[in-house]
Amino acid sequence: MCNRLLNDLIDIWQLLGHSHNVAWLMGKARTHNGSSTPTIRDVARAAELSVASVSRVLNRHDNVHPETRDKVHRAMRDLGYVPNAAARSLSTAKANAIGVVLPDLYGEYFGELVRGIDRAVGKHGKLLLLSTIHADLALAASAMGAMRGRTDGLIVMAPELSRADLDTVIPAGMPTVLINSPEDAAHFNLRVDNRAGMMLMVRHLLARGCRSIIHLGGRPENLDAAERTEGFRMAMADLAPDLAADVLQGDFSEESGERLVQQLLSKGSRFDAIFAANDMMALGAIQALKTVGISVPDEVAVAGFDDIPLARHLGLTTLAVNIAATGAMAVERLMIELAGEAPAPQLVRTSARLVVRESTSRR
Amino acid sequence: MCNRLLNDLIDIWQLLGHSHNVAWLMGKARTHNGSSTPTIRDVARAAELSVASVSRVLNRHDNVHPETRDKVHRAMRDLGYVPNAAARSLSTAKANAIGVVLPDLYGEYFGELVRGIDRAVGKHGKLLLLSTIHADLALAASAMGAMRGRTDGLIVMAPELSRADLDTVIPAGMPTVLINSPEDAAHFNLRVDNRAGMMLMVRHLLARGCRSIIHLGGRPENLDAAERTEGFRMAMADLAPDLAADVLQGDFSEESGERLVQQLLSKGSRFDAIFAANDMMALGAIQALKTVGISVPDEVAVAGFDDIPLARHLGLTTLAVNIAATGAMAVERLMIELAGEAPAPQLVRTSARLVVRESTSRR
DNA sequence: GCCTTTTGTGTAACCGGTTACTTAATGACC
DNA sequence: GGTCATTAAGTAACCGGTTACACAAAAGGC
Repeated sequence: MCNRLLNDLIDIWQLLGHSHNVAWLMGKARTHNGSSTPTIRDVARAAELSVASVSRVLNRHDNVHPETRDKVHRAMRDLGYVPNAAARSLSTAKANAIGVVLPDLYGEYFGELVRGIDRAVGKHGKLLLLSTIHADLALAASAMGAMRGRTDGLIVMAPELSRADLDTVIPAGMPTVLINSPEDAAHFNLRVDNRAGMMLMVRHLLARGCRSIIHLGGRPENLDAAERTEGFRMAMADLAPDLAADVLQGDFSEESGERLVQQLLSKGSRFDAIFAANDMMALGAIQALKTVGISVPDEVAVAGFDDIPLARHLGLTTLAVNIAATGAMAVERLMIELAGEAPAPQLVRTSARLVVRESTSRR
Repeated sequence: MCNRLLNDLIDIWQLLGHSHNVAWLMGKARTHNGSSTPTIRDVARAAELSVASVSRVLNRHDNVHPETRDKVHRAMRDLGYVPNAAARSLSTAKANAIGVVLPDLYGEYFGELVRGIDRAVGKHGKLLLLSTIHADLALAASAMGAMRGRTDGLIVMAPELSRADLDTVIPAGMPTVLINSPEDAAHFNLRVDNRAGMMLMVRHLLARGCRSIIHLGGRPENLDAAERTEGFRMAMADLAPDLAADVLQGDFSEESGERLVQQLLSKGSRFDAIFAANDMMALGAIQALKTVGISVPDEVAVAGFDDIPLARHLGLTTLAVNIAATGAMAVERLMIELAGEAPAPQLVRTSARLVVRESTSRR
């Protein structure tokens, strides 16, 4: 009846050309009938209470009469009311979600990291906003900008951005934790201790008797790739200064590992170990060796970096990073910052553990 | 100067005890100075324009004078302005993000699905809100409720929820696409054609000469697991009615596959093929067989389902589902629904492709 | 019984954008 | 020169919550 009245009024005004009033009234009419999703005001009306009381029930304030609480609950159930998160975020300036920005990662790394972050975020009762960036600065900026208002904090993994770019791209005042990104005085940064890891593996390969080790590196723009290559050179210089430290450049993809080894073989190079900068390239290398009938590990030892799930199944010797745990750790640190207890930002290195499997076992 | 005035006023009012006015004024003062993140009104003030003009520039309307546009851009840059997504969502009723709700999946399935969805969502310039559920109905409801106002649509994968529960849990009026979930008249549903897949594999195993095939099933509450087990029984009844169709129940985990085969072996059962309901269990089975020195495929053929990346590396015969593509397809369908062109909801079955590898190659 | 707390509820001003409608200014045309 | 169309910019009312403050009623203290 109320709506009928309103609609008549709308018709009249429409005839008179008062389109502004019409739009306004139609908005009112809409919230009155059930066609649109109900708002807190609809609940208040149904429960014959004010919006303040409904809001207090929603937020579990304790100064609400039990009877009132029941009335509100009944009204919410009847209307199928679900609060609007955008409105809530706007008025409280809290989004109850955290944003994750990372590159479209190779292989299983992506899934493992997202899984680790997601679990930790869920444990804190928050949602996860995911955005992948593709090495484009402008896109990275817009991705992080899009998080403004929807997230309370950010976890950023940008191994291919420069330190300066990172600074311009992270919105000012947004609590942010970095993973495997350039060092930055303003933010906590979680990095793998690549150099120490490389040292461990080189020592292992030398101990196993390898004399000509070839390192398959990632693209030098990638921070971890660069550190690993440098770590390889340092380790070789330290532990076996008389041996050559050969480095070839790939791009972390399985295909590049396979291609590089094929090239080596076709050139007739001699080598007894391949140490790739990540597991995917190591798997590619094994593939190439197997194809031409070279035995791993008897003729050539192969090692990787990361310890993705595949590595265990394929018996690949590698450096274990525990990717999921890294993600979870970043979340925990971010939560601390959000709680206001902000210890000085710092660079934390997580150590890589040497995992010896068949691909480098002694003959 | 303006702020100085305001602050004096605040002091006076504070003395007088008008705390309400003080709070209000302090809010005003805050937006005037640079301590807080700038709003559109700050930009308007800096550019000496109205908020409407700033908004028009932001949204690339064409009825803005070029000079005005420049002034706004300059002011935004100077202030480091980033629009607040919550406010924008609230007033436009568009969130420019889509929500994904899925269980904490086994193995690589999770990562692949998220990757596929994320890529497709990014292609449409939207963000991805991720929430994992853990078979708890109330939590599932709250997870989906939390999406209200933050997302324009939902992609839900709930293979362990009943049809009725699903209906109560999906917020009314929210465009939703289902993946591997119970059938539901109201929503588009993307499912794997499990039965046809099982038929393909059983035919392959029989053709290879297997005579006693054992199926390792998942938990029957899981929709796909149930269909696969049923499909196995049907295929066996169809293609080899004289042979036994043995079924053991696992839970999709690698460990359960290993355990089931160990039990079989310790009981002294005879069999020449293991057909697991997913790849992870198949890998567990291979592990168990290898440990006791049974050759795969010479003595026992092993097959799985899903074709996770691991399967290719380990030479596991399986049924390829293309998980990432499924996720992308769900996104595309959701986009169509969001564009308003809403074809009738329907159940679409994606077929599984038989991929024969070493684990079932002829001896 | 009167005054002071306590408790519960309502009112209305925010949060930071968008946009319908209005108005001012400029140009076009007779 | 006056009228009408066009363009550019401004005003203010929304979106749907939260919450400070006001206020009424009930409870407690003397």
